[in-house]
Amino acid sequence: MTNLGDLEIFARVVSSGSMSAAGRALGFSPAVISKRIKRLEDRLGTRLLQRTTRQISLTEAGQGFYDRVLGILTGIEEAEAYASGRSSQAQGVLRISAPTSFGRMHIAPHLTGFMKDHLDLKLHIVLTDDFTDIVAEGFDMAVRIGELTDSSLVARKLAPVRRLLCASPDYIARNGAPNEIGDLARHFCLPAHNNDNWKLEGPEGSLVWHPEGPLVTNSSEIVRAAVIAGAGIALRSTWDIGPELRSGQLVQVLPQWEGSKNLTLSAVYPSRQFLPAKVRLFIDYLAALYGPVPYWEQ
Amino acid sequence: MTNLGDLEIFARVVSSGSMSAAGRALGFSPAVISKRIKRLEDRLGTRLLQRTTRQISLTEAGQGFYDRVLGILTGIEEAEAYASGRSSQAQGVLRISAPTSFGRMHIAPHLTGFMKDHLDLKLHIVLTDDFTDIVAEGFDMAVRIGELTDSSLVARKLAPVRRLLCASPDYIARNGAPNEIGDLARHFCLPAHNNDNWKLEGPEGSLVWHPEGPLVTNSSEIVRAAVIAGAGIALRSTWDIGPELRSGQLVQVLPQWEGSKNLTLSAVYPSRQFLPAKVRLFIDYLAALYGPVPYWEQ
DNA sequence: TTGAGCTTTTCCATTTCGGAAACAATGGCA
DNA sequence: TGCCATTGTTTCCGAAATGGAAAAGCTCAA
Repeated sequence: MTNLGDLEIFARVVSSGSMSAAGRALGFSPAVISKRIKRLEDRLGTRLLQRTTRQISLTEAGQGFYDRVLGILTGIEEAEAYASGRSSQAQGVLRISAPTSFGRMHIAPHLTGFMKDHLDLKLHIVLTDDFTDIVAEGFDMAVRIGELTDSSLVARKLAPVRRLLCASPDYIARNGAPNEIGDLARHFCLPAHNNDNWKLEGPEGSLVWHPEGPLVTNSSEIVRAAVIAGAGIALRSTWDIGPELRSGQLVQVLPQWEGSKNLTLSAVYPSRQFLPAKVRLFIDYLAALYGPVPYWEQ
Repeated sequence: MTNLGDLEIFARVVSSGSMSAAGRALGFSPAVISKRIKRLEDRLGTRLLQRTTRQISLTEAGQGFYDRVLGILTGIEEAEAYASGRSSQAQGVLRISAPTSFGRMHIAPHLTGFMKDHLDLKLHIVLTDDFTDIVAEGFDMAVRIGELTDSSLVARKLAPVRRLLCASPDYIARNGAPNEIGDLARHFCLPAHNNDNWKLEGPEGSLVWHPEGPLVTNSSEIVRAAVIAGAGIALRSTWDIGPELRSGQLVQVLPQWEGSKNLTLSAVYPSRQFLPAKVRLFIDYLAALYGPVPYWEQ
């Protein structure tokens, strides 16, 4: 019969990329790790890890097995938390992946509020703009901005995402404001990294504009700084430049045009029959925080 | 760290209702079962089973834990089957719950066709008209006829369900055929057990008729036999009386009226990230068998 | 009241498990 | 190119766990 420890060890070996490292993390000698991986492979009749003495890689069977094992382990964690009566109470470690800018501006400031209600919970937050495979990377959930797709994940909408064209008053004073969409051709535009093309919706329907400008970067933080500094016109989300619009550091241009509306801010997590309390609570917290009309829209 | 054997033992104790029985089933002495249940409870800090020396019942925590453990165990089974390369091949035991009549008429005859393609698979089929909790009862899937509801289960539609009013020619000869819906009041009607009221849809909209007749039973098999024997008018599904309609043993009455159409034949299974191959294959088999227009409708 | 059948405890034999050490293999670095 | 630190594997041994038999305590039904 399968030993659960073998699965934990296997998962740790994969996530740490080495048997020795897994052994150190779990408090076992390398010998034990090696033996139990071998035993697991023998029982399954398959090689899970392709190993040289210096590095380890997953076989195809190993990859699929690993994805499943992660689900099983968190399932067990959740079942034990439930039975231990800590079901409605968050406990353990909550691993979250979130976009860098949004995470810094609209998650980080609210974390303390969540943590003080859940003292037994540790948060691991990774900010990245890569669309990581949350199940393979071992995340409990991710906050994402994008179109809702993704097969095996459940998405819960947190807020709509509005994107506006904007520039600094300074820039407008120097270059004038565009009156119609074609005027953009005579302006400095600041494309952001993963949407080189601007999908815009206006009174006359939708349109794709290819922005051209002096600055190309993969960092939306740099675009943000550049537009505030008066470098040109950018298409920015309201959550990103809401305060600047209110304070007058930025003004909207071509207000009849907005970014295409099929973007949403959502929380995604692996589909599971029983969602761990920590995940449910955190998503509820975010949803309540942003509400139907997020504070950055008001 | 949790021992997987403890979970298997716990699940078996619950499903068999006794520690001794679980021990016999798993090949352990009663002493071992007792010790490991105790260990599990100690680790969780909760009592899972309320026990007297003669019988065992689940505590609330135990019930929730049991539901989760079942998911975990089948998850492990699936993960191992995947890694063993038997992923696309059905293997193990497939436990199915199905309605009695439908199961006898439209599942049982086709089982051999499925089994000969999957020699490593054993089938456990339980026919019952109770809406059992498939996850708690340890079923992999169920075939159901009804309105699509149910929260945590995934339903896949297999076929629409049409229900017609019918009677034997013999009965019609003796009693005449009803011409309009109100005529039913002067006829013998045969209600079936779980739909005492007939929800009908006709040209003038829908209607609920309360059938009155000399025979009341909870067995749809008896209703079926009765209507064929000429005891009255019944509302039967086409999958039930299709052959009799074709052979002339039964004729449709009030053809402008049919049973309400929001009934479907569907396969339901617990929502899981990785569906076991055996379940997927069997559902595919049934779906292909019945097709968009089931053979009993043709 | 009795007895069958259940759970639990105790003690013992057996198996399994983990670690240290020795060994083999690889890749980085001088 | 050659050295060496690091890594995975194997072997052997002590320690811990597991499973079983027997006995005890209990409950329900006849």
